[in-house]
Amino acid sequence: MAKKSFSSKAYSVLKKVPKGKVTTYKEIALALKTKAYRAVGRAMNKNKNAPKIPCHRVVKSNGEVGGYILGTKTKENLLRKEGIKIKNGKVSNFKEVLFKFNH
DNA sequence: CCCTTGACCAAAC
DNA sequence: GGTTTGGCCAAGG
Repeated sequence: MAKKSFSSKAYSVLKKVPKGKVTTYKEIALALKTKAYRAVGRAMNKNKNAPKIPCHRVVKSNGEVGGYILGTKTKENLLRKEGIKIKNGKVSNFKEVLFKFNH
């Protein structure tokens, strides 16, 4: 499958994140060898591939849940079901569930 | 091609 | 520790 655009690459990397783990927009950008933190999030919002891509496993670098096309509330709910603790809109065990790629 | 916007980030105040 | 500022990259108008 040939990659088409930046967004497609971002999705591919995101799909590598195992269940019960989360990653950050920054980690994805770094995995793509770029610093387009913003472009990663923008791709999600524009393409709204929520049912196709586990974009609910992507949080901000400071541990906040961030945003979600279907609503942050939905995002938190999904994360909790995967064993991730959410507290006051932030991931409690952020570092413990944070998945890093092979940079 | 120029300008704006965005589910961001890190440093500075 | 919350807010402001500048920077970063990509896509749309």
